[in-house]
Amino acid sequence: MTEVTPNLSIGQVAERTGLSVHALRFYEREGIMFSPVRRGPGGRRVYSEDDVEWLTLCIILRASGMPLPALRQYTELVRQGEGNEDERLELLRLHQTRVTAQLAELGRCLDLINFKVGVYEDIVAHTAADPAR
Amino acid sequence: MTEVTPNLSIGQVAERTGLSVHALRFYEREGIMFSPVRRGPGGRRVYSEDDVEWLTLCIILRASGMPLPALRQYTELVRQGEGNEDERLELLRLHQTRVTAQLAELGRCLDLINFKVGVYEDIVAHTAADPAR
DNA sequence: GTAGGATCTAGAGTCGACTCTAGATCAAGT
DNA sequence: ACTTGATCTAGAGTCGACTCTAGATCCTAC
Repeated sequence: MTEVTPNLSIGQVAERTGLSVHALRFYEREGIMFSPVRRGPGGRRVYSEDDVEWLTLCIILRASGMPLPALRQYTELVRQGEGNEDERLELLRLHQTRVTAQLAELGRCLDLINFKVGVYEDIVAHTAADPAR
Repeated sequence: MTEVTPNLSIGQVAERTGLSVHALRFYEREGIMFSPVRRGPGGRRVYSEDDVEWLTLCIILRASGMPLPALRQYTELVRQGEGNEDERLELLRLHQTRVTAQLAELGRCLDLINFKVGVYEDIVAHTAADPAR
């Protein structure tokens, strides 16, 4: 019943998040953990489920192209606690417009790619049906 | 009336495509021009409108994340001329599925970002309407 | 003929985000 | 006691795609 957060090793977190242990240490150095990672006996990192949750958010922000400096800024704001929600919002909105634009551009690219694939499908279907060529 | 393709300098092509002159030379070295760029007097590059068209296709493929080696392969196939349309198709299809997947993932990321923006909008609206806090 | 600007080549440098290495320490199993 | 495997730190290396530099050459306009 007193099941608090179960304390994970860096290896377990790596497995759960898909990040490498190298990347986890790297993120910590870069100031991407919203609370400093606790250390167990022997100086080993001890992660909580909250850390894992935070990391999955980071992974999504990174996957959508947020650069590390921006992610660090956001982390810093969260670390400072309540009161700077407007700044966090601003940061997120900036990223939001970037992602939206990127999505639109990718869509346009895909349109062209789809078109080209169609063209080549026609050509290939034709030459396959016409062995004389 | 005998207006063939108007022969562009590297600077003009840079301006038209948005690529830098450095990038244009780099692409050429990398084998990304489907025909070797012609040279005018003094060894200067002379581009045709066809080259510009080819480059705009390359730009779109690059913008959608096709790596240079793949682009070089595709270039090579086009350079070889007719008869390898099935290989070109295969290459394009591979890229197509990658872009489609990337588009889907970006969409999922954006969903989360939109959600978070919404959450912070609520918070900010609340604290703004409640100066006691 | 000379100053300015565009172009040439070869090759070095940059940037972001990791990834890997070396050498030490530690925990668990036999 | 000993081996194995995970972890630690500091710092070097990698990768992709350019970008920039240096020094030479070449047109154009004055």
